[in-house]
Amino acid sequence: MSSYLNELNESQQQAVLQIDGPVMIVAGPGSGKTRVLTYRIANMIEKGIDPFSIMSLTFTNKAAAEMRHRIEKICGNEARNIFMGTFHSVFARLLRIDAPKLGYPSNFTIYDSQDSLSLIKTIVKELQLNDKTYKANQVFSRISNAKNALISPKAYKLDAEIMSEDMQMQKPLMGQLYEIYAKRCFQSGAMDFDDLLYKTYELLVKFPEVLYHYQHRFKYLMIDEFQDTNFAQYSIVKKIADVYQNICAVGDDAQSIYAFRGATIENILNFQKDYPDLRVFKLEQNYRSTKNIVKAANHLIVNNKNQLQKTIWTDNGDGEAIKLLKSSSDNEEAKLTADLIFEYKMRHHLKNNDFAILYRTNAQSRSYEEALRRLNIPYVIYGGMSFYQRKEIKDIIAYLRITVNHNDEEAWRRIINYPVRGIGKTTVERVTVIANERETSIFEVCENIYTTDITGKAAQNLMAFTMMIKSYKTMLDKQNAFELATHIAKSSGILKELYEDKTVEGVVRYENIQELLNGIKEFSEEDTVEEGHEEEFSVDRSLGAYLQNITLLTTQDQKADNNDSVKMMTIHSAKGLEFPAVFIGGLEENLFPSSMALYSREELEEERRLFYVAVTRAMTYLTLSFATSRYKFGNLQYCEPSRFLGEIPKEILAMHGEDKMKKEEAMFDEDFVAPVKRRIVNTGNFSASRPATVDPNFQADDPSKILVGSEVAHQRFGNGKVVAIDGLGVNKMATIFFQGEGQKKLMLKFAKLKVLE
DNA sequence: GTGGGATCGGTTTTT
DNA sequence: CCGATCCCAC
Repeated sequence: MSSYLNELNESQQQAVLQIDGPVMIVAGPGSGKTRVLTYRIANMIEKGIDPFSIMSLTFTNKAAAEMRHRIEKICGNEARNIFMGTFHSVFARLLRIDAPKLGYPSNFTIYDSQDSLSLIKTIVKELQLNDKTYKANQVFSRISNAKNALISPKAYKLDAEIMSEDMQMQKPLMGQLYEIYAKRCFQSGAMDFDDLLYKTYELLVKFPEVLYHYQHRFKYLMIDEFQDTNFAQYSIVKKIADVYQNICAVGDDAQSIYAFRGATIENILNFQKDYPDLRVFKLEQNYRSTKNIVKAANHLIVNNKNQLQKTIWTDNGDGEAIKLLKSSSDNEEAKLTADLIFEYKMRHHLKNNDFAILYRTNAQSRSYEEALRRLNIPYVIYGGMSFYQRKEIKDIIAYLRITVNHNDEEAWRRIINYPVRGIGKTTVERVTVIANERETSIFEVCENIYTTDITGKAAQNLMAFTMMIKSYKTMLDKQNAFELATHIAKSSGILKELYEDKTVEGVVRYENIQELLNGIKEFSEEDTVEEGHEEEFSVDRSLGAYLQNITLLTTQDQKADNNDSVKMMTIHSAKGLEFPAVFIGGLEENLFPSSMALYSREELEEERRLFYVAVTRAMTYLTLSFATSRYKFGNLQYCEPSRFLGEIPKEILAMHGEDKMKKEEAMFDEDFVAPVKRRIVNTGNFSASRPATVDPNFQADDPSKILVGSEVAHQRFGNGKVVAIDGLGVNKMATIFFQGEGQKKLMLKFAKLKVLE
């Protein structure tokens, strides 16, 4: 018996030792799940199971790498042969081998959501449909849902229920759009995120020999975060596990937070039905958090009707009370949070690394950034706009993509006239029409431009572009990806353009491109030799592999910096992580729980699970905060505290900064009265077409003296006095602060302003 | 076809 | 507030 078993409690041990047959491990937050998974695999290998036959699906690629590393320490480098990664990256690897069977090139492009949305917009436009009835986002999510439910375009159009739904929504052509979208992706040699699942399933169904191969190769399957798998994902693993039935699902229904992308708790119920002799292990002891934190979490989650029976408990001490931070605005919230971090660092000897700030929406990071910067506290933001989504990066990537896969339509569109090469909208439209008629890719049409009625300058330019891409391809075969990328950056003129741009943003963009090039270099130079008998999936250092890799990075895979810094991220991104001190911000009704999630009990319960996840990230110190008003889309709005706060028992809550709150009134003014530099001169109805005119030379000593001159404005806003005008500039949107009478202070964005010359 | 200004619209979470 | 898109003058 291996020594590491001593480190485990009884139920953990049982879960580790149960190797064969269907297993479900219900693992509460902080219950040592990763440890169990790691030891379980290590134990399997020690018992003589070939690592080569184990497939382990994790939630992030980083988690996979870490787990592999830990197993390696126990079992040696055999562990390299375990097939590990996220659903998407694992299936992308399978598809790279067998995509040709489905008519895709093996170096298929992976469309990210931006690509998908842009393609949908193009299609809607081509069909001359109203883009308000067929909003790209909605169409996309409808298609995405269909794919996640493994419904083909054909089946979609034949499904009476779906069709009647679409009719009811006044969107009868949804099926058409799905069909065309799928076709266009196919012609482009591209798969979107959902295709990676959908097409894998298709592959296994259509090619029994492929299914047979994987069924016998992967005799052992493990799925982490099972509560967040969707129907397609579950269907695939079920198929692969069908022969040996050695399938182990690990998850926690209380932490299911991805229903919006098709994850369903049904999977857990189905799992029990599909495998009647299932062994279930419950890990209920929490090793992570203080009693108070566990108590708070339990009090929250009991409000959900929809859940499996289990009780999370801990042997840890009570710990401190949970702090409740009330502020008057999001900026103040951030400021108090930063102050508190500073204080904690002093008093409890914590490092920046020990802190996490969690929030519901990415937009909330802004105020925290400012506040932390002011106190010189280093921070890292995970998620949000990622490096690879920046314009300059996407541009270069588009060149690389089209070099690898000429048919990539979205890449083509992106760069066909960037930098400007005299190919305008009309030409693009004409080529697209021809490609659609011929049911082929745009690139192919351009290659044979002489067979079309496009002539003259336009044809020449298209041809030149096509030849250029082809020359890149030849180059790629002779040189490596880094050299090609560098060549592209230079020869396309993008690098030069940015180099000459000496504005701050220009310099940043230039640096970003350098960083991208370095990244490519690193990737292509990593050792390509891997030990073991894994020829089939030998490590691929090609440009195609690189491109697929970067689109499948999860937010947690984001390059970790070695610096000691506070981590900021959405709660979704915080899954699986833990921190000594956690701050959860923006606990306001309509923000958290989100106003978008109040239509059904199910949605509200998912929000509550999200809060549950957030709370259980904390080990020792937990601070919850809300603001009584918040900037939303430029407006300052009054906010009610989140209903979730009321679900936490009062006796473990401590108000923070009582005395500070007494000054709230004063702080509010201080915070919001911006220096008034300009005076509104004209009167009348200020609107976009009739901007208010301001005197640029005006210097006010008493801001409250400035009145809105117009009667219309008075009617609209009451007899309020303007206390501040912020953000003035020629033709710039301005924000005007009113001080109402007997009302809450209110800020309104209301007019354009023009500076008097 | 290009570039800039004006206008509009979207704002949850992610692979 | 920010980005996409529309519209217009060159």
